[in-house]
Amino acid sequence: MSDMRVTIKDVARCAGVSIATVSNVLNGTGRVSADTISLVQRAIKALDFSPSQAARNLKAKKSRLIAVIVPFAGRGVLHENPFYWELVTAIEAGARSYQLHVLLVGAEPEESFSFVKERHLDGVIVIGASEGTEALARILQLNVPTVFLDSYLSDAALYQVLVDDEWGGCEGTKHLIGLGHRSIALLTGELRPRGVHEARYIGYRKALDEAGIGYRPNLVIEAPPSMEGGSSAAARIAELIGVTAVFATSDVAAIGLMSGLGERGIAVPRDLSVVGFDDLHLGRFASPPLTTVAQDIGGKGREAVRLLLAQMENGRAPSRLERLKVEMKVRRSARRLE
Amino acid sequence: MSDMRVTIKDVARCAGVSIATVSNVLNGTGRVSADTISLVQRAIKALDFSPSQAARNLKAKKSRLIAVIVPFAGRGVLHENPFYWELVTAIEAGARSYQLHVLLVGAEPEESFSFVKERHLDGVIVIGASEGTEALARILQLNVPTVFLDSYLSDAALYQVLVDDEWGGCEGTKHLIGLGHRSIALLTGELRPRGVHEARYIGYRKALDEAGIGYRPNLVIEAPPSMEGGSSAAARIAELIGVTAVFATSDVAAIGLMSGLGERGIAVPRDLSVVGFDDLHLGRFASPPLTTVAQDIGGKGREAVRLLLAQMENGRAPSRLERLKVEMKVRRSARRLE
DNA sequence: CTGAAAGCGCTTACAG
DNA sequence: CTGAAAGCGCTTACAG
Repeated sequence: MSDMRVTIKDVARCAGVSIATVSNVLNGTGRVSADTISLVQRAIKALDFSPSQAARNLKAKKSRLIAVIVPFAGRGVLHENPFYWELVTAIEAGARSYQLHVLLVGAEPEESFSFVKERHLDGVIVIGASEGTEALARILQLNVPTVFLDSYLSDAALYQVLVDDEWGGCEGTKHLIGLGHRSIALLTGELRPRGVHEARYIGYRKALDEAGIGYRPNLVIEAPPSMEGGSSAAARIAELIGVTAVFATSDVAAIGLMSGLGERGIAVPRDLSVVGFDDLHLGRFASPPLTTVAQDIGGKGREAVRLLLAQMENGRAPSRLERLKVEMKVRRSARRLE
Repeated sequence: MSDMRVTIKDVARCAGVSIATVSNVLNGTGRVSADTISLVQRAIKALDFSPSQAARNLKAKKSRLIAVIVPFAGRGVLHENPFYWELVTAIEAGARSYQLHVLLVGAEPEESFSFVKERHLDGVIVIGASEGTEALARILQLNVPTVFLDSYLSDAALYQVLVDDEWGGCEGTKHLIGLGHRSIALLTGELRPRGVHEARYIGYRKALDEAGIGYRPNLVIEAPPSMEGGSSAAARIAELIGVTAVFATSDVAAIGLMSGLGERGIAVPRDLSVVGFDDLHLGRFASPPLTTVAQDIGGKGREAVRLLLAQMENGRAPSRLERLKVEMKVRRSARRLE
């Protein structure tokens, strides 16, 4: 148990120089002769020295650490939603390419976020914050570079990346209309004001409008955006008479729905067409493969990191609001109505 | 931009005491009069002070930080495998309940792991390390509390948690045999010596043996443990004449396989029975719902945290090797052969 | 080009 | 019960 850490002092002693000099070669600062440099570097190698981040942080008041805060919205919605994993791994990979480490934090409602200050985090990426919540207020008070994902915050000073949810909602619905469907149900997460699902819902209504199809509130089914949610909504959807298609505002719900439908002997797309939203990797392997409004989840994560870095380095970024494009991915869960 | 951090000095000044006293009330150490305590606490509140972890770490040489290191085994295998998300979120939740934060690290092959020392990590949880690799050697050198998940390392001094893969491989196969299948293919990840897939493969052979069914190497199909892997193996599986069932050593492969089979008009379980391994949440929503050998992924994550803590606190744990049970979860992807 | 010294924000003996 | 001081391992002016 070599519990003694090798410190800069040891390196200095070993190389026969001062710790200031070691520090200078470590950071490439100051002027150091080539001979001294190689001397010090040899000592570093020999002792297998690596500088203490804790000490550096204390001086620099930086940590090369960011947090990604994922909503702890009940177990079902988080742990079992592959969407977050695709997003989080993209953020991690992006951060790593900038020598940033990422803290994964599942935020419970009562989280104080004091760790952000305590650990001197360089920034935080927040997924799915809701306007007007306590938690959001606490985050804003932190006064640290922050990027919000899928959050729809009205404050224009905030950095946000989101996708064109309304447009996507419209496209997804239009796709079904284009296939001849006129009676289209919407399977959506809770329609919170200014939430992601609401935006997609608005797109849905818009498409209906443009096509001259009357909006029927009873075709809108709210269910948690999860496989369970979709699955247990199948019963309600099945009861909707005359409906030939369902637009789900998330792939997880769509996949759950197809499963629930399958249980009841309703075949997709034969009996009912289904379109999802998100383009989870998994959708390609559903039966049938899921037609969906695709967003670039990985790109979203990378964009968040880029925006965060812009703030960390310049204090600002050219644009504070990045709205990523979405596009239809036609697979086989929606069919043309004869 | 109140960029000035509030420090213990500010609190001391505000409360009219020394910083040592503030520190003492912060940590509940030493003897402090009740009056002083409330004085200090008021100052802390008033200034919204929270102590710098960086400074504490420097003194304590601890960080209340652990890393979970996920294998960067090519994009496909990591980012798109829901298994890791279920595991990682369980680890995060477990860690959080002990006031530990978790660093998520996607390990590239050339990772030096120097960050573990640099950040004074209290411990690391490593998923899927392989015996004899460079990376493993570097991790072992770190000399920091470590728990290996799904790693099958022969060194008995190492802390590991894994599931009874061999037994599970046997059970899954027996389940199919019990349903009347005699010609059972195995869809497996690369059969590395002492790897998870090999263990499950050994179980498969054992079940065959016990049932007096001859082992046929050509029924063993290797493919990456991913949905793609499973899907593209469908062609090879379809060519296997006389085969009535497939045992896949991972749910992702099983789901991919069912998808690929679907593309070719082969219905599960009518034409072919499929059994998976892992019990991903997602399997419940496959079409048909996946019969599988279930492991408690969340329990595995929590157990890893528990073992890590035992090391951190006592330097040892009662047992170094936790082998979790698995059990058959019968759903509808495997049918009885008439 | 190199080093002595101060300081980052804490904790911890040690006096008093 | 309370405080002065040393020290954790670095970086950063500042002398020389």
